[in-house]
Amino acid sequence: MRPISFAAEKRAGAARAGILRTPHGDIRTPAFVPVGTKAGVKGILPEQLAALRSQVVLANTYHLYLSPGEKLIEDAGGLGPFMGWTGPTMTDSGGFQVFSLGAAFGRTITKIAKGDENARDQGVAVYDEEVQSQHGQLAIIDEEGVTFTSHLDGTLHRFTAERSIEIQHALGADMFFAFDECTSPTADYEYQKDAMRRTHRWAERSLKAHRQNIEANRKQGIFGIVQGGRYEDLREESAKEIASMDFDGFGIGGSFSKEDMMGALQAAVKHLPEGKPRHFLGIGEPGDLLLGIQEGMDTFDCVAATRLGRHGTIYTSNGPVNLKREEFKSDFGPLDELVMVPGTESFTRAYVAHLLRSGEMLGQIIASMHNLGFILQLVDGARDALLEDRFDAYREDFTRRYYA
RNA sequence: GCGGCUAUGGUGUAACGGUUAACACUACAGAUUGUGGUUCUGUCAAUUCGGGUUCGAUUCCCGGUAGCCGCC
Repeated sequence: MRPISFAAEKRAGAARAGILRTPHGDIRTPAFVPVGTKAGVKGILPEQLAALRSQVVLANTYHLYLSPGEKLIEDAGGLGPFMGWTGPTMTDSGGFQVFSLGAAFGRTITKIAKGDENARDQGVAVYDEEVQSQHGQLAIIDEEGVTFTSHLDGTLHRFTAERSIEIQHALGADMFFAFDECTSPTADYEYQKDAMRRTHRWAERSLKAHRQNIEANRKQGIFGIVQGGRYEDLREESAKEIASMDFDGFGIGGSFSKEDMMGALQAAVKHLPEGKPRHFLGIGEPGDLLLGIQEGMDTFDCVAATRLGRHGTIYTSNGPVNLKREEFKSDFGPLDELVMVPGTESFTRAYVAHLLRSGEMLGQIIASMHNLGFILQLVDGARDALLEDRFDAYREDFTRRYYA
């Protein structure tokens, strides 16, 4: 009996609502997964996460390996006990940092490329040592893994698939990811293909390393990651290849420009098995979440809600709003007119704007909580809508108002 | 009252007899999608006033005004 299982309760086209069972509880999907990179969601207590109706939390292998070290978290009884979260947990493999510390380091590249930017097809061969020294990148990739310098103290470290899995076993999350490479959206077709096939080889090795550990197999499920950038043929090849391996679930990773996201997603999802959970890595923004759900994704993690909140932008039913703008100094209205988030519903925009302008951490906390609650309610609402056969209308209503 | 010192964006500082007066903060905007903790990008914004020297003065000189310090 595997520790992770998934059962769909309702389908609508590619979309589905279901139950993802884990050793620390069931997750009603679709579900949004708040990100607590270093074993803590920035500014939010575990009890508040629960009050916001978070069902599961994701932390990061790279960060926890560097500090405080996976051994210490293992000694604490694992990620959940360490951080005081009793529900299900996930860890990312550290593969994303290959991108964020490598190709994207010191540049303006983000996971999602803007459609109108000329960033496409520049074909930068980003991972050789010459470029590394040129741009001060912190990561270099080879067939076996990634060598990187710590952003904390400059010391040299190395991740391989086996090492990533070993660390994730020590962290002990219910679900974790195979080691992968998240390519830059500016990388060309040939590089994307090479990187994708390397990720497939890492997937196989990650899976093998996991299945060899009987103890871990009783408690943890491993997810394989589909790559392939924005190219649909690569996404199909990747999905077929990863789906052929004995993973407990699947992740869609990587980067693409905004307008290519749907095509890449559809190409991948059609080759994934119906009976296993699908996680959309690093997505997303409200509209992207609904599109992901529409295309059959079950879970999502994203830092946007908390990062935007810390920087002063809140989600509202009418779109994102930068509370630091002058017009909100004396706006005594609620943070949002339609969405009430438990714990923040009594605060006015003027008050939170004041806190943010004053540099009070409470402003960042309230904005982060609001955004997290907003996203969680959005995804919960999508689940209810799926169960009640009205998802399309739900998505259209939200999107029309949000992007008006 | 006398003497000395000082005067540069909203604030604190920099600079030089010679392009467009620099920097930080603030203010005003923008960005942010598997987090490199209050980040990143952009914009607005100043030589106290009046004379003089000089090809050219924010800079040198004289005076006004204001502030600070000291003395009586």
